Amino acid sequence: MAEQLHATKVAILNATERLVAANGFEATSLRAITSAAKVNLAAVNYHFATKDALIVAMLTRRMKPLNEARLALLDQFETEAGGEPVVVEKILEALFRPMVELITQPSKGGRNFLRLLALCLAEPGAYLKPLVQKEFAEKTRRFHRAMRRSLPQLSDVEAHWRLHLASGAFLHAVAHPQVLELSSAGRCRLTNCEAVLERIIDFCAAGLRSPA
Amino acid sequence: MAEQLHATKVAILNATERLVAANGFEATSLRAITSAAKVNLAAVNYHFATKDALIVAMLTRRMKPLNEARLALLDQFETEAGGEPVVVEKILEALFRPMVELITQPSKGGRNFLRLLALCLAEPGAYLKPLVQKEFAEKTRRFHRAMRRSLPQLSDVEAHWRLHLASGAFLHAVAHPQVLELSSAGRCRLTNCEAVLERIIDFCAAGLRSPA
DNA sequence: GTCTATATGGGGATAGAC
DNA sequence: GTCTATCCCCATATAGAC
Repeated sequence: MAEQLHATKVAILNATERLVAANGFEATSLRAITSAAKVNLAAVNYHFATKDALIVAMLTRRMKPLNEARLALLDQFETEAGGEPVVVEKILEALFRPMVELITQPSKGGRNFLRLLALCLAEPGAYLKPLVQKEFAEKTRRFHRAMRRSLPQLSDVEAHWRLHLASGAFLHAVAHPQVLELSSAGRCRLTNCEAVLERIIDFCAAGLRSPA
Repeated sequence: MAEQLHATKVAILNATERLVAANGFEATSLRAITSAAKVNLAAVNYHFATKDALIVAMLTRRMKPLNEARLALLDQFETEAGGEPVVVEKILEALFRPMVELITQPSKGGRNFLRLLALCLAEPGAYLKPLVQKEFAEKTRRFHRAMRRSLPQLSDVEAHWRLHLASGAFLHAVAHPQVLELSSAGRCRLTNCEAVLERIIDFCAAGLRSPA
């Protein structure tokens, strides 16, 4: 962490995050990044060695705290529940709220990171796999276990599927609001985040509870 | 359509579809495409003028028949229902089944097209907007109307949101099965498409019916 | 650590023969 | 319609002065 205090590195990471979210991985050149960050072109290779390493650094910078926040929230809800299972709405809240809160905090990348996550999933490059395995393993395990305690009628496989479907509904909704805005002719917007979060949680909780 | 019978054009489109789904838009060079299609490099510019126009042609080739199939299925279900509203499970089936059937038909691009759709949504390039507006407008309108007839308690805005959430759950599940496969340690696979379709429809139908 | 200058390669697009 | 050869640009990465 200490090394990240270097102003040049932070400026590069911020510019990368903004530009890649806006234009995609390949379409974003190091020249565009260094120009936007007002640093020298060679600084990228000095601090991050290669473009790919820069991308990975940019992603992990946000991903680690995000997953820590999710797990902390789940811990809190589990403590509050005593020994009882946590209700599914709370499990979903622990999963989704830390991501929604990114939207309202430009200092943490705002909604850029949500776009980047969707891009990582869709883009077949090699960025995703190592990151998912390293950063998401613990998260997946913990939430899956909480789900099975809360909905014991679900099989192991069924619980995995439904968690995946809920994640998809959420990510699609928050990462691609412009699609909804277009198809609803502007009537649906991602402005009131708290209301949207509640709406998504209601939808997913009903799906998770659906009889098998 | 008649012009698409040219063997060269078809070979280029097929190779483009496969390679772009595997590597992304920018990462796929015209040289890689023409080499895989076993045609000359200049043939791309002769038949499609530019790389961007080639990408658009590749996407619309699949998108038009897909949306026609969805609307035809919805028509069929509406006819079968007489004047009554179509149940939500049937509406979702009309929306999802034509896409799932792509997976089992390599001649129609197999699961490549699903990956491309997810890529179009995530990639901030200019490919998406014109396509969504032109090809998806009629589809969105028709399915939204069917939904509101089937679930009259939903407001106009709520119906748009839930349709969007259902689409997200579906697309995430079928376009990124490898994520689920990883996080479930191989226990969840996208092999039995019929079972998966039913599972997704059950999840989404419960979400759509959830009380507001 | 930061800069300038440059090496090296690959990209899309085109000209013009056949 | 198809091919070869080539133009021209922009990318990443590095060498080496400061």
